[in-house]
Amino acid sequence: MTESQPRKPSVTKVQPVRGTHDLIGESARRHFHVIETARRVAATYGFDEWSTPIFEETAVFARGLGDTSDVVMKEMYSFTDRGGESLTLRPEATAGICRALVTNGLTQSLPQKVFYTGPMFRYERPQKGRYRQFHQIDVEVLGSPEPLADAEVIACGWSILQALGVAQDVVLELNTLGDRESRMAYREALIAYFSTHKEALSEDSRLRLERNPLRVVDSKDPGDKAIVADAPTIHPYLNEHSAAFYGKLREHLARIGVPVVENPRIVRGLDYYSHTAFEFVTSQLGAQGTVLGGGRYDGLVEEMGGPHTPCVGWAAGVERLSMLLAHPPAAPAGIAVIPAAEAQEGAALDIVQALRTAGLRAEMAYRGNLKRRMERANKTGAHTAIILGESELARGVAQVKNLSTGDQQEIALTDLAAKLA
RNA sequence: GCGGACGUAGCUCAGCUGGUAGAGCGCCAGGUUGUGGUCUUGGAUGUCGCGGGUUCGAGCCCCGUCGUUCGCCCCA
Repeated sequence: MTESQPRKPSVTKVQPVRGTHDLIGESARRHFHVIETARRVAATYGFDEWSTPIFEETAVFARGLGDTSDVVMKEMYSFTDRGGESLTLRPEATAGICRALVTNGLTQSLPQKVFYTGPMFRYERPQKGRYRQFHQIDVEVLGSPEPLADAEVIACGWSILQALGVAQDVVLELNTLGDRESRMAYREALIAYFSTHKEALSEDSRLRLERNPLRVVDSKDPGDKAIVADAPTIHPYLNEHSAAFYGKLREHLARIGVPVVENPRIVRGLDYYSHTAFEFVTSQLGAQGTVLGGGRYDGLVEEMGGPHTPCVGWAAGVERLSMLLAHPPAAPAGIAVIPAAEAQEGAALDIVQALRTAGLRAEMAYRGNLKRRMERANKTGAHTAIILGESELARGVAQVKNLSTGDQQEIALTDLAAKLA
């Protein structure tokens, strides 16, 4: 830059933006272990990975959210670009995926089974397990109205949690919202019920009753909970189709062997949701207990301007899953190649490159005598040290030391890669 | 957006009723001229988050601010 723009007053001390965090060392290993495990398991279910832009036109996310939620302008990172367009850093993955489905013409080739991962952005008050830039993994089946798709999506989530070793800390809570007709009937019933208890409801819930009656059902207020306990559940209001759908889903899940706890208090506020709603919940993360949640959103693609396309999927927070991992993934161990003196550095460089070509993790410290380099080998967690001295090189061999047992033996240079593989 | 708690070396934390900072781990160097991890000896580290105020004097008291955290709200 030749001309300096007007700058903000220089910060006395740089620090990360509120609600963001760096991933380094163990935290990075936890993070990527979660993502790689999810990616691998999702692939076994036949999901293909997609990647879409990190920002979209604001309308992509605002559509369908309506005016009832705070979300739209209060909690999105929206900005106007130099061309005057309103853009938004994605707060979730699903909307972008649906947009991509429509704009790539894929509504002609359904179903699509999508795995997704990446950073998301929400302007919220940070807490443990809740950040302004956070990461999600997502699994979606686009274009399938069958309960088999719901079962598969849930089973995939369950398999990932099992593969991560956190399944025992988590329960699957399941509910149905029915189709539109059923949901409307239930909504009326809830309004009728809560209206007769209006005086006893918390102030928050009285507001919810007007804006979003279903949300009263998952209020955390102790007084509300007592009233909610006797509130109607949706089941009597499900029409034949919705009841059959829910029955079929439970049947599939039982057959797959996913343990289910039915929880009629799981609700969703927006109109494009229908039928299945579920959450895998842990008690180990305080208030941020949902570790993976999702359901069926048969109306979203249509609101995005596409054809009616029934979909089901879930999203999970990578940060929360990382915190649940009982054991941090081990740092990778490699081979340390150590010249005994500067004169052997060239030969050591040849060997470290040969080992890498053979697919082995191998390093040579940039500086230091034998002792320093041994210390460094130990610190970086190397499992083996290859020590190259003048006399050994003259004979075409190296000292190979097992750093966990301390055993050391001579191996011919030409055999190194094969013996250490 | 609302309410509470916290913020001291790289990390985890101690610091009495206000008298200009400590421990453990880690780091660096020696005990070893071609061998790490254990042991041992020595060493360096801090604008006590930041800004202001009270006071002869503030890590400690007061106000503000930034950040973290617990809960609420929200949860697409």
